[in-house]
Amino acid sequence: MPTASTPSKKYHNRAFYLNAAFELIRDIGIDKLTMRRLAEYLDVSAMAIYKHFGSKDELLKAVLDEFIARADVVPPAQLPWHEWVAQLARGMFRALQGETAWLPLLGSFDIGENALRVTTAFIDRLMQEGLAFEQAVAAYLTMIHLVIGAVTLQATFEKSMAAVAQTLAQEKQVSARPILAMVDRDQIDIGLPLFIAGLKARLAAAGRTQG
Amino acid sequence: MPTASTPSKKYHNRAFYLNAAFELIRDIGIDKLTMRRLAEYLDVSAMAIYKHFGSKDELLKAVLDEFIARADVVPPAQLPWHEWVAQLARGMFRALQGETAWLPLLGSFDIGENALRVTTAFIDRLMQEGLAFEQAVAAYLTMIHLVIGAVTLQATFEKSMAAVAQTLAQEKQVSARPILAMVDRDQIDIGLPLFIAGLKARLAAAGRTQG
DNA sequence: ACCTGAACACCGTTCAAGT
DNA sequence: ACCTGAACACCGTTCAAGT
Repeated sequence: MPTASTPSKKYHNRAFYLNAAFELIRDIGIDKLTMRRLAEYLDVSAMAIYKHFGSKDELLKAVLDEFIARADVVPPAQLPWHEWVAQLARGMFRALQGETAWLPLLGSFDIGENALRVTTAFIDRLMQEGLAFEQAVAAYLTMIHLVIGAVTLQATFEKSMAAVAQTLAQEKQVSARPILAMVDRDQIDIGLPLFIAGLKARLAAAGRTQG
Repeated sequence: MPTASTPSKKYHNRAFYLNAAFELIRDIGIDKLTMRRLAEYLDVSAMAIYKHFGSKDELLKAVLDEFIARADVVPPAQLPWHEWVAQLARGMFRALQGETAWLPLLGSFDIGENALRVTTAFIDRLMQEGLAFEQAVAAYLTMIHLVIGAVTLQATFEKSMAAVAQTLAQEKQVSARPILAMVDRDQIDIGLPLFIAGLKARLAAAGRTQG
């Protein structure tokens, strides 16, 4: 099988283009991926891609689902639920981190096959712990909110960490150091304890109702 | 003072361009705003804008801060803290809702003057309730994560609500109706109770330590 | 000081034509 | 069936020139 780095001159299939797009995005970032650039990378005309993907959006959607699959964020089942949840959230965070350009796609694309797999794994686990189906769905959605928000803010802070801390410290008449420490952490680790605490309360309530 | 709808043929200042950009974005959406279109809207050359804003990004950054100011999301002080927090979060959610195109900006721009005002209001309120400064900052950041994530997912679901519910219901062998109900709610209302529960636990712990 | 017009180096996508 | 080349209708931004 030819790789994208040594493309054969024969015709390529959908999977080949998908893989090449994945590689190229890893190398140059998603916001720099253009149809013309991908074509050049494969030594092919830009229009060749359109035989396999109806539009750039369709291509990106496919890459995103592939990305989720390769991130492989579902933790081992033997972990206690709160660690399992924390690890899953951190895994998603890390996968998306630095790839802010994915975020508008998350907000505009349908749920893919591989994204669905993660969803059901999460819901299964929390139902196993005693949550009702609706509550498990709510918990899953909340975790996704936290991850997306954390990735978004992380990008802000990486570009202007010092500025934000400085401004806030001046305003509140406190030292900038604790703020810098806060902003220096992975953003996901800030909301996660609060989220787990909320989940614990809900699980306790569910246990009371059931038991 | 001339409005953007009846532009004078005299020179315009920075505030005028800013206001016009704000109006135009409200009308056509942020992703359709181009320098050429704004120029056409003002019956001016595209390059005129560059006298007042160094780049399109600088213009958008200014519009975003203006947007935050006009959203006016800080609730009345007499509300109990949990309602105050919930109202603030819902206000931000509603301001951003449907304007997904703002989200990549939130992730790439420095904090503006008006954004800072909301930040300090939130931190003040939670410190008043007994949280330490660092914890109040953490709570604020977590709320922002939730809002950004909720807005992002809301956009997804509005485009493919039925599809998501259907897929998930089939997978879990349950009726699609409760999932539809979940996805039909404002996404912010899903994570907010969990967040408030977590905050309550933290406030109780803080009270115990202090008292 | 502020604005214009033309130009540069890009985009995504269409369409007719090639093999 | 799959790919190419040229073209269309756009972008943000530069630069020299105008008033």
